[in-house]
Amino acid sequence: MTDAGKNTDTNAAQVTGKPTLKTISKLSGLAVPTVSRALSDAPDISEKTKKKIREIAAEIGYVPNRAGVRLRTGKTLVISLILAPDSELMPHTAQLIGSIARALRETPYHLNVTPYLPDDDPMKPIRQIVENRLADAVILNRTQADDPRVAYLLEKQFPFATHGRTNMSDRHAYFDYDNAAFGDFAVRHLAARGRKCIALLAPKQDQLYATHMIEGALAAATDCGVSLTVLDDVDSDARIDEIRAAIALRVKDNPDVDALITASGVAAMAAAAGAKSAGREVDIFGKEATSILRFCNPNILTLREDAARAGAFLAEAVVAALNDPLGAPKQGLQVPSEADFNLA
Amino acid sequence: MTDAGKNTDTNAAQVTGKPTLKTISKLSGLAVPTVSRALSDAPDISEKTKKKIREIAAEIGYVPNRAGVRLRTGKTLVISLILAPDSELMPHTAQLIGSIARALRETPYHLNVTPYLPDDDPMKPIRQIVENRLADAVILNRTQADDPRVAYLLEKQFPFATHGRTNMSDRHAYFDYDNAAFGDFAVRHLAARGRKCIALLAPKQDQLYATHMIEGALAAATDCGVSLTVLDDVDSDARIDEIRAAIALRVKDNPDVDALITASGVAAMAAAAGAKSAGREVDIFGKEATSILRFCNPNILTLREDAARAGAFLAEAVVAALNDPLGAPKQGLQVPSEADFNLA
DNA sequence: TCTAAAATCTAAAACGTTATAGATTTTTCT
DNA sequence: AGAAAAATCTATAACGTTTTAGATTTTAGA
Repeated sequence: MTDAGKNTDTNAAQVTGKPTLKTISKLSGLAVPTVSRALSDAPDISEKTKKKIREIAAEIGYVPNRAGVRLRTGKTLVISLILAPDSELMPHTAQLIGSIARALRETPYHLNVTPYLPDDDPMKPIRQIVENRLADAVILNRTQADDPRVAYLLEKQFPFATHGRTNMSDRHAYFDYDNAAFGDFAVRHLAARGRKCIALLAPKQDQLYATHMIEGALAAATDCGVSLTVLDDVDSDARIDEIRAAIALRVKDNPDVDALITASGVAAMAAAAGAKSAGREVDIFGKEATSILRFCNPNILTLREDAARAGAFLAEAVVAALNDPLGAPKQGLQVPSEADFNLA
Repeated sequence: MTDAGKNTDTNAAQVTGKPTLKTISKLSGLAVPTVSRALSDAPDISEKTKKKIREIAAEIGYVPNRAGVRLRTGKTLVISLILAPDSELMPHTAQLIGSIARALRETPYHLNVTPYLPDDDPMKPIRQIVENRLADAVILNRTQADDPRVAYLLEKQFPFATHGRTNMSDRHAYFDYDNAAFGDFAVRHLAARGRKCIALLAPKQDQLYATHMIEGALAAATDCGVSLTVLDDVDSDARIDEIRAAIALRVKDNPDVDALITASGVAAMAAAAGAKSAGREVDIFGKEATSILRFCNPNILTLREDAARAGAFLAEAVVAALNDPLGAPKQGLQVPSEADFNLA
């Protein structure tokens, strides 16, 4: 084997600084492109060479320079999570962040969090990312049925995944909680506890998750022979005190109501306080990300929504979309299980 | 002015794709480096030229390609927030994330969140970032008095800022809550309510924030003529149920205790539940990031800790450190005010 | 054994930016 | 007016990577 040492004069000379392809090139006596192609497992490099180069790379701890890759390929190796404005739902969001970043550890991608102000145009960060190529893909956090961001991303053919379904769900990757199953579960459980007149708290805005929840709850109510009222004029994004006041009013208006179902832990807290301030004794059934709320108000029945699972799934889905842009988008649903249930 | 049109043949031809320095060069008839230097306000470019180039840049919406900058300068334009393992303190963390990212909007930097698993070596993400230059600076979230990460960053001379002081605080940028003032405030308020025997819940580990809290509380207790016991054997990072059980025990052991001070909202919840389960009626004074905890347990006295302010400060501090590596590190303290106080 | 094909490698160029040194023009001074 | 100094601009190179086309070597075919 006399193919070594014909590159530069001072062969395998100074190996200072961060190792690059050039470093490996000198060390191996092979040209830089050869090294590059070997490391990316190209078909026109012999197995012997590949092995040798991989060994050297491992030994000197070579890691590709992201700027170089990015400049050449246009890929940023960044996935951006677009955050809805701060809210009391943040524990949920925090779980999401952690689990996405964790899942991306196994991939070449990094997580980049892009929040936007409540008074900002929700489209702004998205447009910035797409136009200036700040990321290779995005993950949207709280999508609406008819989300303009989703429409934009679909039009631009920019890879993305959403947390929550939309009207365009068949065309994009998503992970969603099975709110129909949640509604079903909650109603059946409350009925089994002897409740007869259940109210369901739905947001004023036309949200898909609410539609699903109502769907499941209604079917179960019919099946169990209990009554179900949908209270659909409470702004669930309002401050917690306002939600409480609104609920106190609704409960007063509906004297027969003996149980309340809410979609979020915050709403559940507000509902409990609202019912109490109305002097009524009703069961509350809510959904929560952490167990704090239930800890501080043990009278609330809860199903735990595992945001960590959502994050892991979304990370995988978005990476899959990047690896195979033409493949079918990954779609997942978290079905509530008995194990997630916290008995009052 | 005949200095235009002497560059390439088809002057100002196709302006397709993302605009680059080359685009502006063609449009202006000036060389690429001239354009670059003009935009960075170099002294050897005439005002007239600068104006012209700036106008063209604005018109075609030029934004520098990050990969190019990064490759050339070695700057990543990324600031990384290292996240402590998920915990029930996450609402606080979430506020931090949002406010940092928001503050960085005004700068060329972007926020990048790097969490690490509970079973991970806390040094790992830091080392990765420093060695592979994944960011230009980092922000550490929950520093300990003798934090090895801080020591490492100081040694490597890598720019950073911390949320919480350390033993090396004089040498780095930080933002901290004034826990001495918090201890003082809490004791005085409880004393004014007629409490005589106050217990302070401190973590088992040697944490600076606890030291400060105890300091402030002790001085105030002496001043007010009330007694203060430090319960320093509760693991404040434990699960909330364990904290509750531990507190129930401590309260039983100290029958005179009529008030409890805790550092976090979670601990306050646990303390309230623990005291209740011990059949005791004590005032609880805690600190919290959101208002949820106090909402669901109105019997807890709280001071609001504004993580948003911390985030904004840390972002500024770290950018200042990047702009002037030799300048004095920015250091800030949030002093609790009456406005942050939630009356029970 | 000679040629064609296959296998394996390399040279050159490019992505967009900025630092360095040098070139050109304009101004200033005597 | 001529030379020196200052002001303003440009050419070249480099950061680290990958793609393209072409060069070289090896193998296969007859």
